Amino acid sequence: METVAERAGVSRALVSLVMNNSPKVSDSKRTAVLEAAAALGYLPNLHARSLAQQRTKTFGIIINDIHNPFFAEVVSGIESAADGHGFSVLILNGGRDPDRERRAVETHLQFQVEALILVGTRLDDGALVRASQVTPTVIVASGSDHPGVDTITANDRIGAALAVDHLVALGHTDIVHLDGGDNISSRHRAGGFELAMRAAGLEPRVLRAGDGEADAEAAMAQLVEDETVPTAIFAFNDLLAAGVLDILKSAELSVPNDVSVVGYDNTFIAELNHMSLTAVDQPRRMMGELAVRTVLERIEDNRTEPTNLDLSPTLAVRGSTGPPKRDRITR
Amino acid sequence: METVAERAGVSRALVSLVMNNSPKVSDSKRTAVLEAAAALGYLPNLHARSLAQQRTKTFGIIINDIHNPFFAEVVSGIESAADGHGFSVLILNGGRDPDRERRAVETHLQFQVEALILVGTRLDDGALVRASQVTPTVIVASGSDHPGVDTITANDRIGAALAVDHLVALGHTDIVHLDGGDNISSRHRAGGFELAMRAAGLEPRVLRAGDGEADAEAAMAQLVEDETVPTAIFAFNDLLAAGVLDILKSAELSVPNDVSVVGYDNTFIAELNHMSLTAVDQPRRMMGELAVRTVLERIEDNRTEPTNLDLSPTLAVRGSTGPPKRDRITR
DNA sequence: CCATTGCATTAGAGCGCTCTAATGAATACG
DNA sequence: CGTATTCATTAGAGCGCTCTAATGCAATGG
Repeated sequence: METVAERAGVSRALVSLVMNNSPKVSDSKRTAVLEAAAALGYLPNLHARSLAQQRTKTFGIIINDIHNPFFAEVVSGIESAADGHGFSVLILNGGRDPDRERRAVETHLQFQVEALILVGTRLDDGALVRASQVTPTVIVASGSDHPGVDTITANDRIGAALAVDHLVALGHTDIVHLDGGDNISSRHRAGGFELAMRAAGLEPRVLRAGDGEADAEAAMAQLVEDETVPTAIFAFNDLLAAGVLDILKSAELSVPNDVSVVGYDNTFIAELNHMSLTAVDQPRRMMGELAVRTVLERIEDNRTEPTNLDLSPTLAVRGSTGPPKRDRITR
Repeated sequence: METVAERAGVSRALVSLVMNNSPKVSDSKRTAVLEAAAALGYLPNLHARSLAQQRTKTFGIIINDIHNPFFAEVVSGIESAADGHGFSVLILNGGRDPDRERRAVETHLQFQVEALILVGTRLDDGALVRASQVTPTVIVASGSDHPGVDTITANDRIGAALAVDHLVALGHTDIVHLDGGDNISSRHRAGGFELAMRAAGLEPRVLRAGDGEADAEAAMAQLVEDETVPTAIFAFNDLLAAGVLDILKSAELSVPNDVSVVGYDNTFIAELNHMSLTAVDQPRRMMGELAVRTVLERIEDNRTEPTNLDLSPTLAVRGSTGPPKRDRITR
């Protein structure tokens, strides 16, 4: 900076003003400084700036699993919203590991980020509350059972109801839900499934499965063996649904003729023509954008009461669902 | 820090030593400082540290597309290797946009990262060379035609040959390659395909396609209409292969009985049972790890000559390939 | 018992920037 | 013509930390 100032024949302070494009710099000096900077390849040191300015204009994102395309889209939403408000975004990968996430929180805090956006976090409530006391913190897309911390979610119960209602409207009465094992979302979706089924006057059947393709196997094997394959299956997520599709194929049951299948998340997998999976869709980008808005309210409008935004999912109807076969309708 | 020092009854300098766990601190003072720090919730300010220390122990990653699972795994490799050497990793998303990538480079430089790792970059050579003059820079997984810049690649020609050899060994003689449109990898894979075919005494057929599922349609439509569907298809990547599978299905051609299909990248999609796609696999994690090693050589062993590591891909054989039908073997 | 060594500890400068308050020049006004 | 007003410019302190060199103190040895 010193060097740039000398070369442009001005003071350090003036260089600073130019770099922050302050309006109160004469055009002549401005171009002189800009030229000198370009000639010297000068780039301001962000650490020094942050230190002097006592702010970073930066959000810290922790993404639970960088491999998960669902999270990727949330991050896109965050990035564009942050960008629109002049904030940068630092991404740290949680790697599905609460411990690593804890370290990531610490790193972000050391970086003096102005807010923490936790996407699909697995952090325990204690850690979450602690973080939220240090800096504005918002949790995106991982349950809503964190008291006092801002959250952005898409309602799993409504999502499940969407799936059920779609199937019921098609004429299905025998619907099985394969759940996602032991996590908040899974409990909510299963709960929503049961509620919606009962509301339609139907008996819910829920089978324990998991969140991976392979988890479909055990649950499905049972159905096939017992010859209690329903006319429709609602899976915890797209991956599980992919497993279901596969097993139905090997059992020589056609989709959607013999069995309809609904997934959840509407990822990329659901979209593959080969799958053409009807799936519940969460407004991922929107969730990211709202996360930014939520923390901005804390930073700029200094809101203090916690906010819990719960959005409504939608249903993407594709080829994996259709009316049940006549001869399989029991009542 | 001041406050911590006071509370622990020591000097600021001593607190600094403790925070960097220097060995020359007495146990008594160390615990005193640690306790004070914990009680006050003190976290060192990374900006101040970086400024004073004149180093950041941080690598800047730019990932071309955060949605691409291929890149995600490379990043995992980078992260774990960096971690093993005491380096942190800052991720910026290029968003498939060269302009945004350019800004990301600048941001990283302003953050004084000690090296730049560009994963699947779309930056032009000029920008790359400029970056590499400012800080150690390595390009991972995007062609190898960048002169003077360190690169880590997996050889596309070998990959293509792997696919061809596998199909030839199964007895195929009529093999079509659907290329990936206009990019470096595509050219290399197509080139490798032609070479390997000729080496096997076969006539290569290459059709222009693209890198998305939808791109398969046009190319495949032509084959189906002309009734020149080969006994095997080698697609530029898994996504394109997914499109091929889909179209074969609607043309009522069975895989692998009527047609064998080979993909590239061995992503997640290939692994889906429903797809069960034979695919060329690039050593993604390894590529990430080698990227770290490459920049470390520049930082710590101050290497100056450029390095170009070209790894060998492997083939993951699955259900989408098999021997050709007897009656379709022409010679 | 004093000089010497070794080690834990500290004072204070400096990292690159921004910001406040002061300076100086130029314009406007009575 | 002198004073007030405005505006571009600058000096210099300070952001929170680390690092060098200096200090003080205890232990060692002749």
